Amino acid sequence: MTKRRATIEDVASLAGVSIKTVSRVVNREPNVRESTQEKVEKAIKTLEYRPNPSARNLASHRARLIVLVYDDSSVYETPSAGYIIKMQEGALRACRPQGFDLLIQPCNFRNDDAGEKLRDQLVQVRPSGIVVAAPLSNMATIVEAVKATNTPYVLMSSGNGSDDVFEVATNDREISAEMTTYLASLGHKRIAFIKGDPTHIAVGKRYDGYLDGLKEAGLPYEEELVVNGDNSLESGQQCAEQLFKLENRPTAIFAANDDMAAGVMRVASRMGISIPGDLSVAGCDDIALAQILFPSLTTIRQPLRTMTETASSALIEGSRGKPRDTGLETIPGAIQVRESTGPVRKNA
Amino acid sequence: MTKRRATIEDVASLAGVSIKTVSRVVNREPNVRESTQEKVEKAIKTLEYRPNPSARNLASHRARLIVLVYDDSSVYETPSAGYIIKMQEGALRACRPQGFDLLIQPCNFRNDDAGEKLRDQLVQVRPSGIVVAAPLSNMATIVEAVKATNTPYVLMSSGNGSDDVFEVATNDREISAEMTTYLASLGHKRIAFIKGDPTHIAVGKRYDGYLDGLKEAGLPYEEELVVNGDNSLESGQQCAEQLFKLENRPTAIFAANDDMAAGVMRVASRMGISIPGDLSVAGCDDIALAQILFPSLTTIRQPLRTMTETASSALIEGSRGKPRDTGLETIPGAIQVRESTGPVRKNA
DNA sequence: CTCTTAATTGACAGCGCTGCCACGTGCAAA
DNA sequence: TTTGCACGTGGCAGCGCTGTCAATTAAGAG
Repeated sequence: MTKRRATIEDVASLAGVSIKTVSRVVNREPNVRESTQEKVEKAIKTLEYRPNPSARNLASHRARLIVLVYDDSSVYETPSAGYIIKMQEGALRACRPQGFDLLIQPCNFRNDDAGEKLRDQLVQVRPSGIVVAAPLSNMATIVEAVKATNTPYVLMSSGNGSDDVFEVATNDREISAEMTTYLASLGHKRIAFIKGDPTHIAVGKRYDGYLDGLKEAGLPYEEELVVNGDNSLESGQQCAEQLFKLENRPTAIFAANDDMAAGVMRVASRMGISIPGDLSVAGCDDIALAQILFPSLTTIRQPLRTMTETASSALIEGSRGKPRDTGLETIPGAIQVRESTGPVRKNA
Repeated sequence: MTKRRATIEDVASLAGVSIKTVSRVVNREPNVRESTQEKVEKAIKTLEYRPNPSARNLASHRARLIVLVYDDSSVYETPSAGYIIKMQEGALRACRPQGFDLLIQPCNFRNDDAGEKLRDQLVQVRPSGIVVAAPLSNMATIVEAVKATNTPYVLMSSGNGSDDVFEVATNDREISAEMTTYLASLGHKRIAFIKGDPTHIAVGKRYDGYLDGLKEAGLPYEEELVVNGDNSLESGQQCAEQLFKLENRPTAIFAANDDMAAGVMRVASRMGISIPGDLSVAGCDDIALAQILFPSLTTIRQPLRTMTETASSALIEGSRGKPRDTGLETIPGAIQVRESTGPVRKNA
């Protein structure tokens, strides 16, 4: 039971080679004769050898570790948990096969000392790469803190696309335009838009997409159809109430995120407005909730997993010495049509 | 910028002591003169020294690492993300201040080789403790795999409460009884119950609590009012349809989890059954969705954060040499009354 | 068959820390 | 005075691996 874990030396002596050769095999280094490699691999299998990560890290001066930093909105009990889980999954998908570990680092940017704290945490951990999720990736203090650790990092959807940083984003603007034209194609002429928190850059781009879409569909921009939310469900409700007060109500509402769309649906349900009969509602993000709401929500699926996976992979490859990418990599989202949108009702 | 990280030796020479003494201070070992300690601490601060975790782990033969194993239901896009996030938070809360890292380990028990894979992962990581979340903690293959790593572990809500394992659970049965009597106190005489997946032991206990509650409230058990779900939203819908077909419909439905309760609400909404006017609905778990549904869902809040925090703390203390707890620690849940439950309607 | 070059392997010094043990000191008990 | 002992401190091996570089061998070249 308590048999000592096999070390590289055990493997070496069983295989009749030096520990260095075992190390080579384990690390897939070149210049190992095939027959030798097989011998070593057999020994590894026999002894159930697993390299000791601490020893590896110590000797090689790099931790096989990626940190995923995301907004700790837990305090607010928002449904953003789905986001986080998806991002974690993507990151794990990149890390696991490469023998990297993933450390999760929630960070509450609302605290004044968030940057400092974060830096401290990161410095202590000494990861080989840091992935910063939106919306933290839009915040100067956070990005500064990450930068200050002097560790390679990737920003998700910061929207800057600078030359010294690698960045992974999705096509918020384009896909939002597409959603708008989709609504227009259902016959909607009065399509309202609920803006989100403008500090969240990706969310901001969705508004641009909405405008693009209107133009493309040949619909006029109407000021009264655009209202300001703050990404929360509550703000979605307020915005909905505001829109429903209009003399000439919109027949479709496109919210910059699903939470706000859910808020719209709550109010509609309370007011007896039928969806999608009287009103089409579309969101953005495709959180788990979107499928559960009744009716289920038409929304935009963000490629969150792929984004963090790409980000993490880039960092891992970078830590292997491969020159790091910079600039922007865009991973397209997709529209998920569900029950909450439908053709405009032909009424009197 | 690229200045070398300070090592224990830098600190030692700056403080004018041996590295061993620095080590003592860092590890809060006894028998260090106060003046010495201060000198060392000052040096640490000056140099911004942080012990290298790899070196520590290597030398001390233990990783400052806790692994949290949970069900990877991601594939199914269920709203259980909130669960997982909460559990992660609790675990982090215990790990962080102690200088421990948290590794997350989703595990898909539906795969045949889940146990094997899990074991492999765990062996590779060599954590100092493993927290197994429900429902994985109820599954023999999973628990076996964890046990096989020969690492201290804590089960969450396995419901066994054996003497050689520490276990953290909540009072599912008692609180479910309370929910039942609460519904009865609203005047409900026909309270239906939707059972969950029986392999999830905690969920099973809720049924017992329902029975207890009926008895306590002096209500008869009626077979037709108890239906079998499988924890999924869809099954909640099916169960609801079944219940609504009854000649004498229940006036309240208590589902063994929130997903199924949400399913009930979907069907009710579709069939024009008003909640809580015609029907009270209660769930269990208090997932984020519970607050977002319209009407918001009365449910039972599980102390998930506290549970994982307790579990992780126990493991950390154990790794410090403190004799490990065994047996069961129960952390009570609480009823969250929201909009989906109300007094029974006095109708014709 | 010898020489050159490349492929393959091994020896060994650390990486930064902790565990173990030894040492020196001061003080109470013998 | 000697002994014992607790305290405070330092010395140093060694955790299991990788990096560097030297040694050995194989493969071509002439």
